[in-house]
Amino acid sequence: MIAAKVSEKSIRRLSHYARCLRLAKIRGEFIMTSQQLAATCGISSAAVRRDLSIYGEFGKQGSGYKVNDLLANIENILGTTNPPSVIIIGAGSIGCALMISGLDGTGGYAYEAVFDNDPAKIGRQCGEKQIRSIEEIPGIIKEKKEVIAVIAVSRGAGQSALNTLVDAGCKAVLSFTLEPLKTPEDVEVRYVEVSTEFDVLTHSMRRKERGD
Amino acid sequence: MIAAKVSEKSIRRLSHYARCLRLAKIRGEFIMTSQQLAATCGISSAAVRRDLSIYGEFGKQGSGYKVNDLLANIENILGTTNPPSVIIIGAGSIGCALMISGLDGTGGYAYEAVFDNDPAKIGRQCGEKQIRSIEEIPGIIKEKKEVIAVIAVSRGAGQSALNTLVDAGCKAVLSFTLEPLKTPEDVEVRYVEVSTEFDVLTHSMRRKERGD
DNA sequence: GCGTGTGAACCTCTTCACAGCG
DNA sequence: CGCTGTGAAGAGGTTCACACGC
Repeated sequence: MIAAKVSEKSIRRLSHYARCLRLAKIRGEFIMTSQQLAATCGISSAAVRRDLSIYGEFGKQGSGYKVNDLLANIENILGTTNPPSVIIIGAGSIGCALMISGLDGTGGYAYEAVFDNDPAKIGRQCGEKQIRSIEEIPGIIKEKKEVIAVIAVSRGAGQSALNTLVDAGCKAVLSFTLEPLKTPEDVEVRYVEVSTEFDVLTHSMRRKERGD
Repeated sequence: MIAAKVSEKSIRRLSHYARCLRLAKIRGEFIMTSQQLAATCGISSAAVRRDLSIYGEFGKQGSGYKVNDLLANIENILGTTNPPSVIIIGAGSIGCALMISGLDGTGGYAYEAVFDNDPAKIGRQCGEKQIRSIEEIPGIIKEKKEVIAVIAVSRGAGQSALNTLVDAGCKAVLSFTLEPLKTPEDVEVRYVEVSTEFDVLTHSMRRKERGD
């Protein structure tokens, strides 16, 4: 495999392909074409082939892609063959909801632990795990080595949660906070911003109303 | 205001600007420069000016942008001066977590109602509202006219939830499901895909490890 | 014939750099 | 002088269309 130019959009699409392929595997399909993959993901077949050809030649002309092989290759590209552990910071409504809904069938991820700074919450059950003190965060990060942390703390506490994680050596964070977080170069932070999604939806809805 | 070419990325940034401006307003600031706005949002000042200049000339050379005016203009562009109502379909862990955490300070949105198809749940409290039957969805959409629906149902139930919404005239949907939903042209659907975010994070973490 | 992989054209977004106004 | 607004250049991503292999 040759490392090549990456685009986040392409990576995101690979994630979608992987999801489709897992479903196809469950359905017992052995072969998929770029056409089928494209239809399921709602894009063009050329885009699918382009995305895949960046990393190698995984298909066979005239037939398509072997489901198992392609899935293995994509997981290798993404690095999700051995997915990192996921921990949640903040046992509020969002944090607990994530713990409860779990991550089955989404590529091998699992929520390893959930932390909170409220002493009253520590020890309480949250999904299948007990809530632990934030003081235990450095320990678990050192133990698991590679960890994705989800920040689901209440407003204003995001930056301090991030600092704790960064100091403990965490390199990947998904934040549900709305504050933009100050982050070192070598730590990747992504955001889930529901209210921005609402803004985008509102904009496009209003736009369509008055005829594009 | 002149309607112009839109790019989703630009709209998303406008949403961030609006968020920064609301905070600045609360802090009592009257003027902001593209420089300051850019620093807060983590992008370049040229990008900020470009985004704004697509829709008009909101600033004053030599000084910057009036916080109040710019915010009003951006909200006008986004259409969030009078934000649509938001309803939630699915009173599971995610749906309830959203209801409980609310949407204060995010631009005037509010969760209007939450629906579930489980008779045992109907009438139960969920945040500040009682869970209602999905049969009431068409009624509320007709009543509110413009509605953003959040789909937070359990796996496999996404498409049927979407169909109900579309039939009732809903034009904007934010889905937490992983299934790609079949949607008519005139209905905008966006997705929150936590597991795809994990894939993107894993990829970039692994990439950085072996030195870009 | 069918479907992949890819050069080339196309298009869109970003960045630069500066004219022009307050 | 400082900061906006924008033409022009550059970079990046997408689509087209076809050669090639099965």
